Amino acid sequence: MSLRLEHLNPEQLAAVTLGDEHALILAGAGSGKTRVLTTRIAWLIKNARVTPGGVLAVTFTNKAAREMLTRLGAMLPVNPRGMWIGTFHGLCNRMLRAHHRDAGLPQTFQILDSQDQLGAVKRLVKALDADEHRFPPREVQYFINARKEEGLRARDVALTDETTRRFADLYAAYDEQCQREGVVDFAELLLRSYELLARNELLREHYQARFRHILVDEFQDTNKLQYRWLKLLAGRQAAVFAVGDDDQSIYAFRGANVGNMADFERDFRVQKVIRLEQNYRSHGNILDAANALIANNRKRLGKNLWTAAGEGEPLRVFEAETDALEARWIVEEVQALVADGARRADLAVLYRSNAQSRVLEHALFSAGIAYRVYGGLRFFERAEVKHALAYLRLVASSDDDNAFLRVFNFPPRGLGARTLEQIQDAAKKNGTSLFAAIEGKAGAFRALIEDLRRETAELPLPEAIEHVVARSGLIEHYKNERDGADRIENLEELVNAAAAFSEEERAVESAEETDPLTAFLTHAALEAGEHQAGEGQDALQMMTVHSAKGLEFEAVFLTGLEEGLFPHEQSVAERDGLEEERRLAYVAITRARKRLYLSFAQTRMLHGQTRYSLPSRFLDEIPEGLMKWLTPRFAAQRARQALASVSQAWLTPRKKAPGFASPAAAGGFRVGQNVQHPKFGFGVIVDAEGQGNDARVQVNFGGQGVKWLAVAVAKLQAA
DNA sequence: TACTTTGTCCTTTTT
DNA sequence: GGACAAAGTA
Repeated sequence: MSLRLEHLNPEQLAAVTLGDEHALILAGAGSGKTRVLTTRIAWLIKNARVTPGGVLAVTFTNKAAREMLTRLGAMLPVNPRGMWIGTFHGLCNRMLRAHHRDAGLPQTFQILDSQDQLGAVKRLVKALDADEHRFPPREVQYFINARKEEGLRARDVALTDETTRRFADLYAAYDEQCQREGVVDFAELLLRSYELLARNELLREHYQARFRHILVDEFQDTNKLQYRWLKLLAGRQAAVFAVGDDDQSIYAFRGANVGNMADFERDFRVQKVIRLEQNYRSHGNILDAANALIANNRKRLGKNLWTAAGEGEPLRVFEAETDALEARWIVEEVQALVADGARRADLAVLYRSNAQSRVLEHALFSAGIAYRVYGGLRFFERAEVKHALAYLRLVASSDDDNAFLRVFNFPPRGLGARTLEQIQDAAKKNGTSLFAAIEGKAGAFRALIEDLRRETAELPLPEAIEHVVARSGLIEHYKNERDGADRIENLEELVNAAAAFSEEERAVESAEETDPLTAFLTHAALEAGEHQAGEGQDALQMMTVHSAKGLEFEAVFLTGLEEGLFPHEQSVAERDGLEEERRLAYVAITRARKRLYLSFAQTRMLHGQTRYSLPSRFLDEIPEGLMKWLTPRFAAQRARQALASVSQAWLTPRKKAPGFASPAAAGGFRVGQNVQHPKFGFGVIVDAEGQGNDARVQVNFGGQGVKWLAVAVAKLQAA
């Protein structure tokens, strides 16, 4: 067992061998962050500065947590299971299970994923007769989660106006509902755990005394509540080792607060700030491009990556006329790379939003290239799996109304809206769960669940699940359905998943005393599972830029580099939105080891409409000398401009038919046309409405934004 | 009651 | 283009 400290660079070594003090490690992309983190833990334990039980390490993804455990297992002779290593949610869950009574929760509390949570909110909004248009469930859900992530309960919300008051009321009612049903959403896991520590001095002191070293991965992605949770847990005794990269903060939209890095330095009086700037992943040109791009951001702690690997190839830039042609080009390029001996799994196609994947998939599928799309529906989120889980949840905890409603009449058993209404009335009147309020016709359903509970009580988990799946009638139901075969296969897979969910895995996520079924349900909620089989297949990797964070590939295609898409139009309006988009682009670029392709299309089908866009401003922010244009620089765009000025002669104003989305003309201009404005410069018309003096056109001016202009007033010229 | 059709809405990113 | 809900039909 060697820690191989001699392979670390001086900064890495300094970080790994730091004493028992707080430290902030600014770890650039590809700088060996995970290695430093795990080696640090191993070093602490080896040098007897701490016992395995005295370490708490927290990550954002299950994958990162698993990787850390695996690496530690290879470095240390001790079983790393005793260590508290996991995601924020996983660790909070563990704590809440262990102290469920103090936390005011039933031992078998169930965890709501976002889908379940939305369902719960919808139910609530309906039950309270709130206006669904004024209080869209999605917004209510967002409101609740945002407040929880700020550490605020409904009673703590500042009632600035009537609408906020109503939202706060809904929040309060939602929490009551959850409490009644014995369920907990993601944000609640954290808030509950935080409140438990804050309120219960004994418990707090216990954990503060226990954890001597707290290590945090992806610190830039922590939200305010997570930061407070860490602070509380650290107390005065623990040394906090925070690793992060402000340039890779891409989750501000869901509450991540980069400011935590500065707060940490101040609050903890951090003496040691270590920068890891040597990059072991990418060639020089790729890094230079990333550095140049990110230099356009103002709010940075400052860092410049360098590599000893040599400059490598230039970045290859491709301009396509349409999204379909962009996809076709990617197919050809991938085929060429594979012909040259590249593994498909070493190639990645990245995009800003999931909607972009369809065209790409279509082209890849037609060409017979094996590919794998990350994101999308995951295993535990599939309808049939959720149904099976709902039965299991009712078996584990019958107060779970969400689960009840999901399978009450599924598969159909003749229980309709009227029966349900009766039960809901009875439940409301007696203040019980729906299950407890079952009456009349639905008695058979209650009997079914109770039978299942009895019959599975003594069975090992996989067999219990197999039994429930069979007896619930799900299999039978899907047999009669047209494409039910896949669903049945997934139900069988669920049994396998339960078998694979072994003793040791269980110990990571839950307190040891939790029963196997609840532990498995928790696992299903906290780790939605990869959605496709074929993990080991040599397939082209496709994913959003967000999901690519932390990964690396030999060659990367960064696609859809268009204004409005990347940077996304909705982000431009957000505070610091553009800087976040740029960080996103930075993350994308730094995924590539040897080769990076950048591509964009002039027109793209999005949401069933053709969109016309300008090349992304991010292309302008990369030094020309690092790039090699595969198409003449902005050639197609120029050709189109020429065409536009020629066609100008015969263009006549045309009334925009309602719902007619293709090029419509207004005041002599038409959608797709290139124009020039004295103040905003060059742009593309993306939409038009009205006629004559009322004609207005929406113009995408790239860096200057997207604007609606009255043709009669604005000094627009065809460009 | 169960299934199909129609209509309306949205549409960034995800632990 | 898709998800979901309301309305319509067997």
